[in-house]
Amino acid sequence: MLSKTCEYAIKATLYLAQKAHQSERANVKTIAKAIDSPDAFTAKVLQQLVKHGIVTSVKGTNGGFFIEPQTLPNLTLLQIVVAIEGDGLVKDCVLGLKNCSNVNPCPMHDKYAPIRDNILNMLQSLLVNDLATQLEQNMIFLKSK
Amino acid sequence: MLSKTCEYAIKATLYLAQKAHQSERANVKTIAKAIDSPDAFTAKVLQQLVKHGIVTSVKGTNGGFFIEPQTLPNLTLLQIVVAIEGDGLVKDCVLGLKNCSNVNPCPMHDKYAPIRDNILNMLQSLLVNDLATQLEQNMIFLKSK
DNA sequence: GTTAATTAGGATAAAAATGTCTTATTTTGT
DNA sequence: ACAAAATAAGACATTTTTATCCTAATTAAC
Repeated sequence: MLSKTCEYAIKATLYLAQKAHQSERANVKTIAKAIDSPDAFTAKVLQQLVKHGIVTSVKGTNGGFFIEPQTLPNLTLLQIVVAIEGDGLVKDCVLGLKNCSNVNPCPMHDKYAPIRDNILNMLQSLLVNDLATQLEQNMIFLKSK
Repeated sequence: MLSKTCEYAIKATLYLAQKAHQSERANVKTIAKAIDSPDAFTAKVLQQLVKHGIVTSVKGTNGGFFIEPQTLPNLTLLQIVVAIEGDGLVKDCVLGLKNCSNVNPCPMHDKYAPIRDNILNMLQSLLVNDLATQLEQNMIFLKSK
């Protein structure tokens, strides 16, 4: 469903959103530990998030990553997913047909199209900021115990 | 969403289901052309379908693949998907948490769990036999024009 | 029987995804 | 200034997925 890269991107962003509520930043090692991901690979994922303007980085001692206060309020999971793997998940035919549509449907189109819409809706409606709050309240979790 | 292997497996099975309506079989080359997939790789996918009892093969001149009349009526897309890639798509946490559940949810669980159920439902409800009929009526298609 | 057509299976190859390591650059703290 | 801590970037390595090729085995047609 989602690539590992995308899983890490979402988790890292949510972790940083939590930190943002306390106006804190975090470095790669801390993030990787918090989301149970490999350090070096997580660093690469964070680089991608920086390039897409989802997180910001600071070099040097006490450096790290953080989310700008102005980006946080409207940041959705959809923006993260699209930044990492494009919009294929919410647009492409589930059987890979180039021209699949209502008038030219693949065998799964009729039943899958609404599900794809649900996925888009879910990703649009999941606000990073809200999820960060739920994380703080231990209502949701970023890794297995 | 689905692997290429799984896409080919579904399309090949549907093509053979269509053939089954005429009590015909088809060889790799014919199938690959019909579903717009690479010959050699399609052969491997068909081998997997044979091993899982979804299709049957006949060697030698005029050999090929076909679906047994007794398997066709109740064959669903779910059986094909599970045979090829296991039940991860309809069971696993979308963020890869080992113990994600209602009491221990990942950040996407609440909104994703129903979608995952919808996917399971869709796959269970899509009968290969029905789709074959729709293919014959040109209501649905296995490849782009 | 011999030949041709076909699947089975194994080896190999190429591409993509995942992951690691090393060096350069930047920044802070001393 | 210097050392330490951190990200950036590129090279490299591993694993998985996707794809190809070759040989063996089997079957039908002649």
